[in-house]
Amino acid sequence: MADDENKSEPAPRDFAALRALIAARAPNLPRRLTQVASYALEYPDEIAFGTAASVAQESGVQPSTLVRFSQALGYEGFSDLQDVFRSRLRDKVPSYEERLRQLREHGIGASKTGLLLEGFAETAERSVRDLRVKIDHAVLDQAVDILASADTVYLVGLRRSFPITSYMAYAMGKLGVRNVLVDGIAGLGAEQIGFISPRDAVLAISFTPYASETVSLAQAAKSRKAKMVSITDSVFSPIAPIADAWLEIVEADFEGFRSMAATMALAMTLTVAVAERRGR
Amino acid sequence: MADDENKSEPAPRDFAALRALIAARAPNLPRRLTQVASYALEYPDEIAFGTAASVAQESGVQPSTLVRFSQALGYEGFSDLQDVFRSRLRDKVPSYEERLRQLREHGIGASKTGLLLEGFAETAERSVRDLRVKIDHAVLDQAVDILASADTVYLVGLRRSFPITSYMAYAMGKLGVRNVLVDGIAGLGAEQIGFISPRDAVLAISFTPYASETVSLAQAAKSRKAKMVSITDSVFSPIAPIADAWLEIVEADFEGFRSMAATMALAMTLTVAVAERRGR
DNA sequence: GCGTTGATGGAACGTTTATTCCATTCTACA
DNA sequence: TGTAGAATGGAATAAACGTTCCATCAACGC
Repeated sequence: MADDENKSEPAPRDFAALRALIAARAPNLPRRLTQVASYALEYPDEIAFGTAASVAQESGVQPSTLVRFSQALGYEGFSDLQDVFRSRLRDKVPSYEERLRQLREHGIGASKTGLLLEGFAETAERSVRDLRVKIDHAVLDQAVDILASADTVYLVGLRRSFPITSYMAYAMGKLGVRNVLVDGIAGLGAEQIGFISPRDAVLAISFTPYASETVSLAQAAKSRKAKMVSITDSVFSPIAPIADAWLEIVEADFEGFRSMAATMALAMTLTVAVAERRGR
Repeated sequence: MADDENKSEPAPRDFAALRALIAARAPNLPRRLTQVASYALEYPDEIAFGTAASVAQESGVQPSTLVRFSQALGYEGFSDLQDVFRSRLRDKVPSYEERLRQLREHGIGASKTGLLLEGFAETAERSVRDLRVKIDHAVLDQAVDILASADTVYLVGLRRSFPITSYMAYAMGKLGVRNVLVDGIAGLGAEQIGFISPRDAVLAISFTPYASETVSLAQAAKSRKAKMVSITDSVFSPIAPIADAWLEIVEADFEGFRSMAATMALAMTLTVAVAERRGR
């Protein structure tokens, strides 16, 4: 029985499944295709970055063989297969539309809300994974130093960052770390931070588009010579250059909504680390 | 003096240096080139994998501008610049083994904070993974129904749950879903919810130990015959039996601190799903 | 207000790309 | 050993790509 792409299920769109498929099909594939299969498993990066010509040469086959290999697996062509190899290295989470389309092709239906949940879950996982890889441990330690030696920690972060600062205020309160949550209620942000002294420290959190209140509050604190730690998402951030230590967080996004998982994990880390260092 | 590519040092071949260069040069670059610069820093993956045409469209410039940008930085053209963006992804080995090795090399005692971060990151990942598996899709859909057909959504969740409700208030505000964040400021929680009607709905979020204010606010809303959705962590939760739909979330914990990643992902899902359903 | 310089958009160009097609070579079985 | 069918190599092709060029536009100094 021919196991061709018309009858069998459609080709996998995520790398893990494709890997499994290649491993399973390899033994009963023609000689050259087996050759490609083992090359693909050994050097996935080459497939992701290379061109059909370069991969063909490296793996010792003709470009046309690559196309045949891809089609044998159920893809349209080499480019189609390559997309899957690229998705592994890419931060981008497949969009809602892509998920919907895939779902329709696979026939079986989950609810739309379920798809959204999958998307947000994957986005969170990716963000956290990136955080682990990209965090600068030296700066992290430095940030803890600054906050731990402060008299009072001022937490500045509004709008999208407010969930983070409000969590930290809650957790620090429980752990006995003196803190002020600058929430800007009743427009009193400036007054809340007005008495900050050089012995205090600010933790400023802001992401694109940088809320102007957060920025001006951070600047006000800086001008009163308080120490400052920033958590932000780019070197361009107005709160990066004025900080004594700044940590970069790049959250993945899904449908335009950025995850908060990485920032939250970092916030918990800072909170507990500061509390622990103070405890001694 | 012209700072062109003939005189100045050659363009960087590693991503970190390129990043710094872009950040440094961006402010005094022409308008469109600045636009490309910020796009490049925000979506490096797109540059790595995209084509000149796709990057141009995404960043809102012409393909030729990309070439100009690359040349302004000292590269031969867009392809040359792209190589550097790709090298970053090649080097990045996010494998589990690699991380363990790094951790071991730096030694157990090297960075206590690093260990904390690993702990919280892993906890977040575990929580999210559990959520994907354990969520009851039928109830999830039901919850979206209830919230989507409400006149106004009242968000009730204090203390540890407050970051979640405050995020939802922010996001719903942006998406045009009418909502009231019951924050209990000035002890006015009861007053905030006092005018709730049967055409409204409450989203109550509470975890052990169930904050008494959250519970009594939820009960007050229920007695006024509002619809109710609960997010909580056990069948024994006081806000589970009185809800029209209740979702169970069990967050993993590390050193006694529970993750918020799963609840956050669920919150985002509900928010977007409700906004979408209302949109039609 | 005019002229110059640099920035920008967009079409045209030549190159490279993935893919297709066909002739040739293997392989399996009679 | 001869033959049918699959597998393969390699040239041909058409699409897509990055790049270049030029006309137009905006900014700035005289």
